[in-house]
Amino acid sequence: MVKINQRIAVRREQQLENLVLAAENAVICLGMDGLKARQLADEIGISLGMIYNLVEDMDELVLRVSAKTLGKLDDVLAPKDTTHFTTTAESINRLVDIALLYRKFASDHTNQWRALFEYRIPENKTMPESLVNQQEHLLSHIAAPVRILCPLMNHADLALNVRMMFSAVHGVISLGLDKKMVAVPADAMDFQLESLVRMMCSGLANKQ
Amino acid sequence: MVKINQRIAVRREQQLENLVLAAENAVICLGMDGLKARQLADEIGISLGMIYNLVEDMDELVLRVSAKTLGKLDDVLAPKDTTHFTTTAESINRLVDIALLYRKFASDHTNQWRALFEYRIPENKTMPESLVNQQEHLLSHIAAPVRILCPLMNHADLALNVRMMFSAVHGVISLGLDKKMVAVPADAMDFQLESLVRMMCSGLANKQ
DNA sequence: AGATATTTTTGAACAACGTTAAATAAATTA
DNA sequence: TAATTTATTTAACGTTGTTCAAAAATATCT
Repeated sequence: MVKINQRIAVRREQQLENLVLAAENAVICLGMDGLKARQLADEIGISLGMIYNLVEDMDELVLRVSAKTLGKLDDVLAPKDTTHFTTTAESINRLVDIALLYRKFASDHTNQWRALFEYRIPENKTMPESLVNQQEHLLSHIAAPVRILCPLMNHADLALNVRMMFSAVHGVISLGLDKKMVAVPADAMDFQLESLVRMMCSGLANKQ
Repeated sequence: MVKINQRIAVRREQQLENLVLAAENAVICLGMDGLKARQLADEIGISLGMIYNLVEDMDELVLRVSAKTLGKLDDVLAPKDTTHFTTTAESINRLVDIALLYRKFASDHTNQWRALFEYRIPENKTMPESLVNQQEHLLSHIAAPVRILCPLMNHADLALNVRMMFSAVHGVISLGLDKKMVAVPADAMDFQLESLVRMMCSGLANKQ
């Protein structure tokens, strides 16, 4: 008969929380490659091996940090007030806002944001459903104004266009924040992003 | 007095070529993380240490592979015939073609393509100028038709919009080829890409 | 040609990494 | 308290990129 120890379970939960916090901090300061098992263990005062009683492996830790990052991003992109956009002009402005807020988030939390997108999950394991749901929820903030723009569009096409818009904006920001690649420079980015979003909105509106 | 040995210089050049070929093959088959110094040395029949007489470090090897990838991509995106696009319709179709060719290249050479964009150069060292030039040349294939669309646009704005268009298309493809992330699914990608490019072209044309 | 100097290549060694598992410490049970 | 189970640690393993003293190969000089 396996005995479940409540006190120890609580301690482990606390240790896990500390571990994820330390991991988050490491990603913030040093980027995803700055995550080192030994460094984290030292930092929160547990042994190296103990990490593997708290998480499966380092990949799980990256995913846990990614979940927190997605949460923060959701806070930034979620509608601020309950007043809804009813006109197309309001919707377009809202979509521009989202793009610029997203750009700002990426600039302000570059390492976390990069970890979110650049981390490649190993072949053998699968993406946690909760993360997929978080992403879905994020896209819903974009979907709401797009629905105003395209009231006749069916659900599937709307989802496709929302993903397209997000991906396009993401691409401009992603390449733009890289110094290495030839891309939209930082000081012109917000202008170009607004331009891009308005182009896509016009295109969507003209579609039907 | 330092003696330069011609015969040995030639052999080293051959070894370097073999090394880069082996590295390219490793990236193609296993991805960027599949590049292992010992594996490469074994494969081309040199010692482990010899690698560091041929290249500075493994980063240089990644960059050399990236240069080859950029070359292949340029072959694909370069104009096929000398017939020039003079009408806006031709230019728009050409830009759609480029986007779809780019998508196909990314699908067909995923590992190499990913290595090209996901490799992050270390802080201490700088991007080789030749690579920057290659990228610039690639963008010129996009710039040509865009110039037809926006004959009055100044050089700086044109460069900006070309980068924006490339980045947007790249974003859709990049997220789309990730299974993990919520993005445009593969079977809808070409349709969405064409849609996106036409939207951006309309937007550009309406600008002036 | 043979001895010496120089250059080129090697392979053992190092440090850092994630991960595992045997050994130790702690806690529970009888 | 003694035995047993659970929890944690410490030492080790297998990889990694990189370095450097030694070995091998080559060139130079007498």
